[in-house]
Amino acid sequence: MTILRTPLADGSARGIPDATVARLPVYLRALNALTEQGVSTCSSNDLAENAGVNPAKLRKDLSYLGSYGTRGVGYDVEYLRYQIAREIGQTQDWDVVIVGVGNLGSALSAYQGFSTRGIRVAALVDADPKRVGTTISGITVSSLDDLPAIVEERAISIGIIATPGTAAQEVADRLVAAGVTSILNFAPALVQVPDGVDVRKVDLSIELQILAYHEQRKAGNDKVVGA
Amino acid sequence: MTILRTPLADGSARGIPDATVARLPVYLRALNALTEQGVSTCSSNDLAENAGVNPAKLRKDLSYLGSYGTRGVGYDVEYLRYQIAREIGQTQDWDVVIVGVGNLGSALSAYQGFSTRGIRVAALVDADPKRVGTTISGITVSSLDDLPAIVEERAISIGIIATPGTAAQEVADRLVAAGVTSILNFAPALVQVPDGVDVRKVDLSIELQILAYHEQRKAGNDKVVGA
DNA sequence: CGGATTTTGTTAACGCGTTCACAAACTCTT
DNA sequence: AAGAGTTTGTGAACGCGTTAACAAAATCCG
Ligand SMILES: NC(=O)c1ccc[n+]([C@@H]2O[C@H](COP(=O)([O-])OP(=O)(O)OC[C@H]3O[C@@H](n4cnc5c(N)ncnc54)[C@H](O)[C@@H]3O)[C@@H](O)[C@H]2O)c1
Ligand SMILES: NC(=O)c1ccc[n+]([C@@H]2O[C@H](COP(=O)([O-])OP(=O)(O)OC[C@H]3O[C@@H](n4cnc5c(N)ncnc54)[C@H](O)[C@@H]3O)[C@@H](O)[C@H]2O)c1
Repeated sequence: MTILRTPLADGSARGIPDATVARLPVYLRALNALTEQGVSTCSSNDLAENAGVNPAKLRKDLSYLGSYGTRGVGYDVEYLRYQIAREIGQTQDWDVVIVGVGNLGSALSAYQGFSTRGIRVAALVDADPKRVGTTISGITVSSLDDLPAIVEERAISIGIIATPGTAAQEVADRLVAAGVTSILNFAPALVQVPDGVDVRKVDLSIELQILAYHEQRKAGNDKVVGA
Repeated sequence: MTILRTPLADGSARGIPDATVARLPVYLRALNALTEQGVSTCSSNDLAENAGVNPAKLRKDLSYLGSYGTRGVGYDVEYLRYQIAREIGQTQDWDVVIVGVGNLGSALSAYQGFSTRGIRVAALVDADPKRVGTTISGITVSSLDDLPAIVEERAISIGIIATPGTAAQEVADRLVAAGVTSILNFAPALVQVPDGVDVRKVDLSIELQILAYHEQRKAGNDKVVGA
């Protein structure tokens, strides 16, 4: 009974696959683009093309959320947009703290694109006394010691590490101690965190190294497969 | 005959799985760390721990490259480091061009960490006349019109898009026309490229949105599905 | 030398994600 | 109202990546 819209009968955790979660923001952006074009209804083909994915994959992904389309018709753009936004928590804004406001941290602080995705840079923290107290993109840089107070006061659950790799583990420890339970790590270092804390790592060097690998393979195409 | 070290008997393309390619740079860094610690030999367990992966996965990955370990002993750190570096093309430096030197492009230009990974930022390009001619991190910013000459002269095969999303497709077209065959795209936009050109996309907003999704799930554990 | 020990390289099972293909459900037309 | 046309939602097949398990190969030691 009371099976409102939970795929799982027991009503508890209905896990959406990681791969799907990673694509939902892409669909959201595609839906926004359609709205701007004045489109109010779309088929899975339309949306899939805008999002750059296979239509079957799109429908499969959406099926994890529920059944928000109409057979023979398609999806109501605005309705679907809202449902996805609700599912991934974009009906509210998420405050994040950036630790380390060097080159990368400053660029992230200045980025306007986060706000339309439900992300708000709420605080900046740095260990360098010369940076503490300065203002970057309208936010005053705080000391690392103030981290617990900041996290508590603004109810921050997401932290970004943009310090050198050598400081990454210490910063992660302090973030966790302060109450942060999700971390985006830009430093080229492995960080250990307790259970219940999520860590995602972005390594821009590796992205380029992967491209370089493929370039090397392309360059080696002078190989003739003949006998 | 002459089966020197190619797993495939016919000696032609031996494809290393994408997932493995993406981890090879991680192993490389772990090996460098071990070298700095004065370690000259290590087991798959040691290395796997340093790299943050399952030992079985590590051995499986390395097996795609060849058989560079010694049973009962382990791997020679320096030898394995060289073999991986050669495999992913890190015995040479790869010149890259960054298009769009705003906040993010400037941060990337200033990053010292690329050089130790075989990546060299060789040129900066921007469409804004006010930026062209200025010097960022020791490199003079060129005009978009000079892209073909730059790519040709420096034999650049990798380009980075750090422009607004609206310009991404046009920049990609120009990069490809200039001869670039690998693109790292930071703009939140889909870019279409011809066959033979690789594109990787880094979307920092999505990384944060994924974390926000999991945060919401953690927070939403008080959900009662009752009637 | 031979057996115990260590550790690799590889095979096989498993799980997750992608894709196909189609019945179910809706609209439109006559 | 019935049949033709659309499009969704999903079951099933497939492929890729991960993990466990083990035989093969090396060292160590008595
Ligand atoms: N800049 C890039 O484009 C780029 C690219 C790839 C990776 N990264 C990585 O991102 C991280 C930041 O890069 P960056 O170029 O901005 O470096 P940066 O040196 O410009 O800035 C680092 C900042 O961290 C601060 N810091 C140092 N230790 C700290 C600590 N314990 N607590 C708080 N703050 C501390 C420093 O004061 C400084 O402001 C590095 O790990 C780098 O490897 C950067
Ligand atoms: N800054 C960040 O932290 C951040 C985070 C996530 C994503 N991004 C994305 O990265 C890209 C760059 O971000 P940013 O903050 O550096 O933007 P920015 O506005 O600071 O810089 C953009 C630069 O691109 C140049 N440009 C514009 N059109 C161009 C064209 N056709 N050819 C060449 N250059 C052109 C501009 O002159 C400017 O210098 C954007 O797509 C943004 O969405 C940035």
